[in-house]
Amino acid sequence: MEKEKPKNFIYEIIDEDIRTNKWGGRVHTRFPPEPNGYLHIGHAKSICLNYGIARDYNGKFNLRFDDTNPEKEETEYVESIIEDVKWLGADFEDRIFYASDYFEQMYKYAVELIKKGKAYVCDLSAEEIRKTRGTLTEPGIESPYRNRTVEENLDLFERMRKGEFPTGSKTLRAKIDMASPNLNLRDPVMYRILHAEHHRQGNKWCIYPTYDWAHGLEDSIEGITHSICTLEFENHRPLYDWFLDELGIYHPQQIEFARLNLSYTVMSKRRLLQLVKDGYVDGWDDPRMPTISGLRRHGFTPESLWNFAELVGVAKRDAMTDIALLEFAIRDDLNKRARRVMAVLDPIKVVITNYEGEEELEAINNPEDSSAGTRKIKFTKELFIERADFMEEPPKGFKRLIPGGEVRLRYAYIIKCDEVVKDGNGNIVELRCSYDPDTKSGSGKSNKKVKGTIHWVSAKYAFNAEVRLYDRLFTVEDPASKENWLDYINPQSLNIIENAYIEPSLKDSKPGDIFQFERQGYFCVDSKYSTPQKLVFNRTVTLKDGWAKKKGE
RNA sequence: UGCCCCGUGGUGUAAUGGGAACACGCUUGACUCUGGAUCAAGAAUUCAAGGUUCGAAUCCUUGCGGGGCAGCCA
Repeated sequence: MEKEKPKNFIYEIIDEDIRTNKWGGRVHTRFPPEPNGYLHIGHAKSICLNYGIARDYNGKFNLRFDDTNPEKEETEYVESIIEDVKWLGADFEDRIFYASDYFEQMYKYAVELIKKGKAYVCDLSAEEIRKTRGTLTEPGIESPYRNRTVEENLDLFERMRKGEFPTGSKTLRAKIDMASPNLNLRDPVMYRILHAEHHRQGNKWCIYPTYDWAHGLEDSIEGITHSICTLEFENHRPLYDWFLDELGIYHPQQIEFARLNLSYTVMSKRRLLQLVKDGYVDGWDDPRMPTISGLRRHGFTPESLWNFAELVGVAKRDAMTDIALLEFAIRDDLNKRARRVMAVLDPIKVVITNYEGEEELEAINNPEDSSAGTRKIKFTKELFIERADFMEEPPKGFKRLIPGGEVRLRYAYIIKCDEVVKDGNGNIVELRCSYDPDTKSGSGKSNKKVKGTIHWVSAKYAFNAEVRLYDRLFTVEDPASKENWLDYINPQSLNIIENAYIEPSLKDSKPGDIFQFERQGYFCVDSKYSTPQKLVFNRTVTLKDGWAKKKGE
């Protein structure tokens, strides 16, 4: 029952809470996104944390939309978020909630606070509130409306709700302490007037609660035990506690952890939105995006993301996780499940001069999984091999085909390069080779050894497909730290190969199918552009390449 | 500069007053019909100074460094 994995500080807090019976043994977490953008891998970390806790402690997990700002929120985002959370496998059962459904209750709570003399209607403009808030080192100035009577506040607040005042003309503020060293406690705004249509409430409301006021109430109403959020809300916790304590209602515990930062990408919704809106990428689900939908289209699996979240861990210090860890997580997963196939991306024709006819050879589908079985591949006189697998003047250590040299064709024969055919410009157009009939794969007739094995496809049977090679979106580790971050977009982040040659067994592949193109990487059939007539493959991640590394020295 | 949080190999995390460990990455080797996978080995770590203690990554003090906060965003 006990997990062997090391526990992060949040698990330790929960263990302690269970030991002291703080919540009657209950554990109830939630994931509270604002529907103003698509979810990204940082959210995935949070989802895995929150759902993982509920799962590990036999607790519950809610999905709740924190939709308190009608100006930024859209139904499209709600739908994408639900899809992404489900895809990740975080099971919220029937508990999908909306903060906007609690507006009436929140209003009542606000009236209570007014009656207690703990909240007041303020006529200061946004500009005036800012000016009277003070600074980091100086206290603020109390609003001239701070001491209105309870009756007047009640009347004004009701009329705010009725729509008697224009947008921005009044606010409801908590009466706390204008001199607090924590600026969040300097009479924070609880309600603002916004004559805007809400994606779910329509025009029912023209006053909307702010995050600080609403969030604790949402957690309280749902009976959340551990309200887990990111570090930037640490300074808000005293306010979270203040509202709940003044109201004397059920009071969950807020716990903060460090958000995920990934190297060579950006994570803020603002920047992600800009990449989409300004057309730097092909939508929120562009495979180069760190969004969950982008990762899905890119070929990442939920399992790999869960494993990644586990590897990253949970702590309170700001950190930059190396994207190599994500790549490890997906390789590790796909290595076990991806069917191995052969595809030639940048072809060079090979003619086997002493071979006639054709035959079927047996190939293993996945050496890591014998249950994946084998398949037959057709060998013919004319083939394509990868252009990079032949070199006229090879550097030291090159293990592939060279003039006069031998190499094994995967699952087939050992061939020897007899002649290099070039066009008028000196470009290699064809390799004329001879094969050794005694070296057929698995025949055991020859124990000849060669240094290398290369992949190939039959020129007669291979079909054409588009292959999209992706690389990291940015050229620098931390683009968000640059003022002109858009200048660091990697111009090589997408390389489209229009006519790659793919082995025939992939002809009927469906969107989402995953494969390993031997010696090259993991690929999946694109869910957006692929058609039965013209398949499109996305490269999820390359295979580790020791040779490329050696060459790079 | 006020308040809050945080400093452990290159990166991310663990060690909760008692031999600084795990993972990724990196290096080297073995094996290999994928220069993959696998296996083996290796380099590399407690921000600093004082203090408490038989003993400090851990507790205390100070300093230094990083992050957050002055939206009617979340």
